[in-house]
Amino acid sequence: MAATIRDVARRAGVGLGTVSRVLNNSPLVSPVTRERVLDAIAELRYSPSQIARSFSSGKTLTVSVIAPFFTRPSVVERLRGIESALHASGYSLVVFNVETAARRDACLHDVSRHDRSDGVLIISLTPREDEIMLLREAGTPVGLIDTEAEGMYGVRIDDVYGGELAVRHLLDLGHRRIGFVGDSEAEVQDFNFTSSRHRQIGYLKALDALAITPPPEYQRYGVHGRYEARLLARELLQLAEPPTAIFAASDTQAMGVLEAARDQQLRVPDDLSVVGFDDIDVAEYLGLTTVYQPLFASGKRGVEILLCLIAGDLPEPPSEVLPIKLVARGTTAPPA
Amino acid sequence: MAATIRDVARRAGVGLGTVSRVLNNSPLVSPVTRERVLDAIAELRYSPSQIARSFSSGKTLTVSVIAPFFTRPSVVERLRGIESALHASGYSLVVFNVETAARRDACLHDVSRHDRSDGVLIISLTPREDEIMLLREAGTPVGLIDTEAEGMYGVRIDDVYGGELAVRHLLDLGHRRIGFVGDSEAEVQDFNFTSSRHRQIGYLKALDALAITPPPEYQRYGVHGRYEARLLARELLQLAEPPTAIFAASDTQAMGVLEAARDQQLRVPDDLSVVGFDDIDVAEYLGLTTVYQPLFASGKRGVEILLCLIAGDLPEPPSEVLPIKLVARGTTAPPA
DNA sequence: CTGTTAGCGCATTCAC
DNA sequence: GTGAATGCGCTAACAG
Repeated sequence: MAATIRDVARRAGVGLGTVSRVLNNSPLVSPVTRERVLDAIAELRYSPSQIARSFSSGKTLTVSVIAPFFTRPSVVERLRGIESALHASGYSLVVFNVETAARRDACLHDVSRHDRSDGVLIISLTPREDEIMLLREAGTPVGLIDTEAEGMYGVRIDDVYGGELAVRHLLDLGHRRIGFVGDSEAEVQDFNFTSSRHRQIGYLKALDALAITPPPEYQRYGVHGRYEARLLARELLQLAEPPTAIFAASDTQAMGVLEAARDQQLRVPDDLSVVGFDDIDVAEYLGLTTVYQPLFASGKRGVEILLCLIAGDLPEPPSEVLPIKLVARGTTAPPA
Repeated sequence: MAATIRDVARRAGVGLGTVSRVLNNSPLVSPVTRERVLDAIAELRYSPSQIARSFSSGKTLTVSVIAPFFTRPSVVERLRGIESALHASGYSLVVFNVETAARRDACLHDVSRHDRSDGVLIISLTPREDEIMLLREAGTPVGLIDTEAEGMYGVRIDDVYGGELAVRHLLDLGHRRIGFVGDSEAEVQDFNFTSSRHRQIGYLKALDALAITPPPEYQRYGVHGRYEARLLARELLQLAEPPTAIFAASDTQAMGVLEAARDQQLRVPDDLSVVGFDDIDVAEYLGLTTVYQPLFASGKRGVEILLCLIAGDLPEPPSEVLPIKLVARGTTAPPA
């Protein structure tokens, strides 16, 4: 059916090694011969079989990415950065979406086999000890995005510092009763997500600097999402002494907080200040004060690190930290 | 390094054909032998090479999907449906993001090669005549999602009808001066997007049924996005006789329209009614009246159709039409 | 510079 | 039922 390299060789009257060299842009071919081969390729409308090629060379020119909840705006933006950088390098991108703990484990297992892709990118999930072992044994290069692990390479941000940024902003405005809405314990455990917890640590740290210890009921946890966050914020706002400001561990959750405020007829920022995290697209639309992090760039940088690893080099430092910053918009103001 | 089928055969004291049979669940193996082979596999921690397997069998167990602007919420939701269905079938998903006309063409060309994936899914892009030829020649099965083409299979909605639904809703409320905000001509041409145009046809059709002919200046086009839509809506609202309602070709664009209303101190829905299209996640949050379409299901169905094609069956009907419906929320009301 | 050869790991014939 | 032989299309190492 389709022409093979042998057909081309015959047609061009050369050996098939020569055709292979032309295909791989080897300089060891005379211009005349190259021309002849190129002609034959064109005439036969030949296109080399990618499968045979990767079988023979052992490289798949493919990178797998494990993306938990890839509908989340922050994840999508990272993926966009990944796809863009990867495509520019001639690699294909295989996507695994993870929405359950079971699939998290299965994917990490699947992907650690070095025969399906030349490398793996993991977003936001922190591999466990045994999984790191598995990955290492398989020899599959791994780039971590938005997380870190002992002896592994990747790119991330300082979530603790981000939490501090958010809460310091509220403190500077004069708030003292500040609530927190973050991911549920179960979720953190199931997926080994760490950002919500780290941001909370930053929250506590900023408060502690002013010798403030928030009561436990000021810190609420629920499954990541707008709806859950709305319920949590409602609880917060119905306390005898409700917070005057709420720091949400993500913009999505901040949206839920805004809904809760609306439910309670509270004006934002007059009656309640709200800070989110991520600076996703819709944050600007909502005028949400939030902590910006370079999502697209994190994907891009993750790819660069992975390609570096695939090439056999070791990036320095192993875990790169990207800069973040507070973006003050309309949902924060001094307390009434 | 890693164990091969030969190692397993030796270890189990059988021929390597037998091992292959065990791997492929052939019934032509005695239980005793199978057990022995299975043991050897376990002891050697053998796992068959996917590359070698696809090289030998000619199947890649991979499906490519071309997704234009895959950060758009509607596209992400379709992708989620695709990934979910595909994973359940043991296929890997390779994603191509298209954001320029050049890449649109390049991707369609790349993907038409039958040696990288067993099939192709195309979202929202309508292949041109020559591209259809290319795809057909290569013999690569193709599933179309959110679009249709002569002689090709896929799943879509009736966008014209959707436009009618939206505008009829406004007419029923008593509106007569209804504006339209949709994709730019350039964009439609570059990517061969059709939905915006079809929805506009529905808009015109609904108006025509009441013998209303909207003036050309009531219909505005710009690059798809919130910001552009906001500018377009501003122009609309600054007309001498501005519309009392605006139908946007997508929820994202409807968000821009809402911003424009806010800019002009117009209250929604009191001073201006707004209808979107797609019912993306954030529409509910905003209380946006819109036309719902089954995004997740479209991805899922697209996969089913493609797998059907890969298996050699021809789905009936070739172009399946999914149901849609109007979702009335808070951005529409009778005119003042 | 160029032609030839030896596998890559597996599925798939065949004989037995 | 089972083992041995062939070939998928290409790259890489070698000999010329």
